[in-house]
Amino acid sequence: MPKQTFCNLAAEKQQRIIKAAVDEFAAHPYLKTSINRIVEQADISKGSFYQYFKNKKDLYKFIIDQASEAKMKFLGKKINNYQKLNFFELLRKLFTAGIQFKKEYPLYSEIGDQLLSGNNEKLKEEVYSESRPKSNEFFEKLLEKAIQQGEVDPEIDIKFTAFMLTDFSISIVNYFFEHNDPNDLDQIMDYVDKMLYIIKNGMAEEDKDAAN
Amino acid sequence: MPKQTFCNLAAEKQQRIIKAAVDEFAAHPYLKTSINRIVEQADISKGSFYQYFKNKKDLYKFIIDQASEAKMKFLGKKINNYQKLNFFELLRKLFTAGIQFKKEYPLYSEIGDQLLSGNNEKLKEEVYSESRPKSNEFFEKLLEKAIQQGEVDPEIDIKFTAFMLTDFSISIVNYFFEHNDPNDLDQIMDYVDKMLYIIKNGMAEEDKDAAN
DNA sequence: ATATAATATGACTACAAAGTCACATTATTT
DNA sequence: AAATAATGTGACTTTGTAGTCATATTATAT
Repeated sequence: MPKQTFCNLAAEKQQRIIKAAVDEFAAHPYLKTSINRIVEQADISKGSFYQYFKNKKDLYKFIIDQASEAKMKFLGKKINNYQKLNFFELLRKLFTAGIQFKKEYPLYSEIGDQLLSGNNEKLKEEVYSESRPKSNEFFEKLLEKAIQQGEVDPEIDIKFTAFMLTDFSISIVNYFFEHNDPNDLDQIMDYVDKMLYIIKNGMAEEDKDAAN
Repeated sequence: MPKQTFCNLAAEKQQRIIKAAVDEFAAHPYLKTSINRIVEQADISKGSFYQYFKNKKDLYKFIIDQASEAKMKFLGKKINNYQKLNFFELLRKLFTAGIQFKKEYPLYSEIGDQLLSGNNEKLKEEVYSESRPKSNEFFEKLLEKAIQQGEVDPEIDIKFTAFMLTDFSISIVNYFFEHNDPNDLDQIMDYVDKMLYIIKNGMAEEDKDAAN
């Protein structure tokens, strides 16, 4: 986390630094990001930087925090009535909101992806430390409740399914942006529904279903 | 691809270099791998290295090729009777074989993961160029055939489902190694079946199924 | 034995990175 | 106004990298 000196800074300067860092972390894999470029773009000296942050990782964690917070806020706003929704309606909202977040905050999403899909396991663990487990737990709880309410098949393995959904909620968004126009909301909904169809019903032809 | 000089090398020396490279590429994300360390571990001079390979990427592509070839060979051996299998039996074999491959060739798998899960898109495209599409195509064809044979629900979106399965076949293996003992074959089969259960039947409680 | 071609070498170049530090500048307090 | 504290600075150090090249060694052909 930033040092006190950073917090004392004028808001305008803070924002300049944050923006430079966001741009840099979104543009390159972590290992290729450069403090030199960040201080240049933020128009501060190298020495100053190290008076605001302990080191590169310190800044990185801070930026990741900013991004997570933004996403949580965003999701919270989009899904305010989640108590009233059933499991699959909620899933649908979550996926849709995920796509919209990426559309509205492409850089934050990019940074998240860089980390999540990155292969620097040590970094991932240090930064996220308990965030993947958190996402898993979130889905586990949703699943438990959904099973109790008779919405979800009690035969499924909860832990594995939660893992799967976490994975899904990431790769689904990426698939979407690789193959579609993010501005076409109808198309978004169409795809989300296609995904949900498989998640709900599986892909087996129903007749053959019982054969196993 | 390696230069002629590399091909002229004694097999023992070739293997020494390959082993050193495999170790290095498995241990670090591509950007952090070091030719210096590779030549040191292989006990050759830097100059020699550049007489065998054009540059770092040249070596990397070569190693990736080696790994792909090994995996194809492995899968081919494990799934020789694929013509006789139905879609879900084949999926089951594919997942199981994927887990076994990672168990028997952990370094090759690691390298594959480093690339696949890496965020260096440019590198990915240069190296794989058409390999992800290939995997997608593979599943697309399987799905088409399976639909024709009445094994798979014709309502699904083929392209999306193929993408999903590609993603799955990677993350499933990783999930497994994060949560289980790769030596317990019973447990492997148990998990693979749990996965297949969801893929086949979906997760909705059947009564609610028709409600949508 | 001599000449020629192929291969081996490691010091070297050029570069970029993270992080430091002695000093300069600006605010704050006395 | 003087003294003290807080902040700003960029040249510098250390460390690492990929790739080169003149030269040495070895194998092959004449």
